[in-house]
Amino acid sequence: MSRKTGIARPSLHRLPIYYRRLRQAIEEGVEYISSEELGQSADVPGSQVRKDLSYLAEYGRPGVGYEARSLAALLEEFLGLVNDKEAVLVGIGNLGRALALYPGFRRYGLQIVALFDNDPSKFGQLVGERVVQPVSRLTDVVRRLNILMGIITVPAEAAQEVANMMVEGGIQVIWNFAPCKLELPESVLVKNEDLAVELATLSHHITRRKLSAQAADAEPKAEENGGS
Amino acid sequence: MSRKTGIARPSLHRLPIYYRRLRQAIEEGVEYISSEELGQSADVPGSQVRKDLSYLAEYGRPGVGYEARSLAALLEEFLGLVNDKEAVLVGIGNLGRALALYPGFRRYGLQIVALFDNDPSKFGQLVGERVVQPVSRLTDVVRRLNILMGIITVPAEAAQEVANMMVEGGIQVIWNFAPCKLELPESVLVKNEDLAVELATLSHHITRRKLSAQAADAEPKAEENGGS
DNA sequence: TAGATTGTTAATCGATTAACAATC
DNA sequence: TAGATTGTTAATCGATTAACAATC
Repeated sequence: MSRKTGIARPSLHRLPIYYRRLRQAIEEGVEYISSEELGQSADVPGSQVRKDLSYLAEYGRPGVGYEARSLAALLEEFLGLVNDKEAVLVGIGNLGRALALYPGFRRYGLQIVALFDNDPSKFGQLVGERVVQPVSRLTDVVRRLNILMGIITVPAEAAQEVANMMVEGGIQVIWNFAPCKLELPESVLVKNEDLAVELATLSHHITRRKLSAQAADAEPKAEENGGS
Repeated sequence: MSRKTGIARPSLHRLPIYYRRLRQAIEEGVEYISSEELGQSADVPGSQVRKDLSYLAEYGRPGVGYEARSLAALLEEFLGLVNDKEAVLVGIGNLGRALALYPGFRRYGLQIVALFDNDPSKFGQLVGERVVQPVSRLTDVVRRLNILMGIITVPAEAAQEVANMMVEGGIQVIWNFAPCKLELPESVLVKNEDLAVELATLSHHITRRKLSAQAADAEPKAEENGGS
């Protein structure tokens, strides 16, 4: 049962990047923007942009481009940015605090309505406009307020338990910043955001660069990894 | 557009996830682990894991699996986690502070050796073990210390200028958390980490869920409808 | 009209996975 | 040996992009 016959994953990921570019264009007073120009924001050719947008509707004018305002509105609608999305956040460390206070999320409709931690010394602490509550209340609050989304910024050891509590309360979408895999019912959508994983890919590239910089004079022939 | 024909992009991204799983296995005292088990950590089948690992070397034992310790060591080597990677971080807001203090990075070889901001009230402030310096010193410090990596956590408006200064100092790899596209020489590797972009994809899914939940509202269940 | 750019098709490119002989 | 799991091949699946008639 493949229920995901919607937009392609890479396409969905590019739409917010086009949107970001559109907002900039609007701010600059630009009225029309071409697919080629939109594509530059995501490092793809214009044909890719047109393909991506063809999932939504026909909106461009041949010879002219896309009307920036109306395309932005279309994307806001499709991405659901116009709807308020209430979320809880668990784990008030440095990262949790940063996310709770991140100014860019408001424009995208995210409302973090409750904060939790398991450290009693943090209970009652004010982060932005919200007070930190004991995690023991998590499930109950989620259920009572009918929250659909949870953000996890606890250490890896605690993440699974927190996720379970969230799901028990009815949460359906989890944004997981903890460096671990969560085992949850299939119906729950999990997006993992392990920054160390991203760092590791950069680490690989940096190391290659150093190596090729060292070997710049030595061997003109590109050979495979010599560390056998 | 002929680029390096190294490991495939999706494969490279999965390796750190396997690595994370391996560390866990090692901690639990597991000696051997199968490709199938490793694959579960990244939601891919065993055949995908074996394909990914075949880029590196032959390491598994048919009928047995992979020796956890030696495979972890191989990944550390390939990903360059064993090498120290010195970086500068610019933008000491909440996110910048969180990244500067993120405990998970050390194990991956990242060393943030200098912090910068353009707010005089932050100069001299201590974040972890480092003092915040004025951004006017950025290029110079990068050049003198021979730093290869820069982390950008400034607002979008300031990001391009900061990136230019980094590149002028000799930086080759940039981890960009600002919500904008950076225009830089091709030789510079840029990894964008716009959290709002990720949020937008989640927003899309949440909205679809709400819609289909409403559509399935034929059932007479006792539900409050004032929430939104 | 002449120039520009769209939406869509078809070809290409790349990534995933099932299958299986090899082998521990 | 019998059972398990590897590395690799071949088939499949999906995403990207060049090309072009349509059209503003």
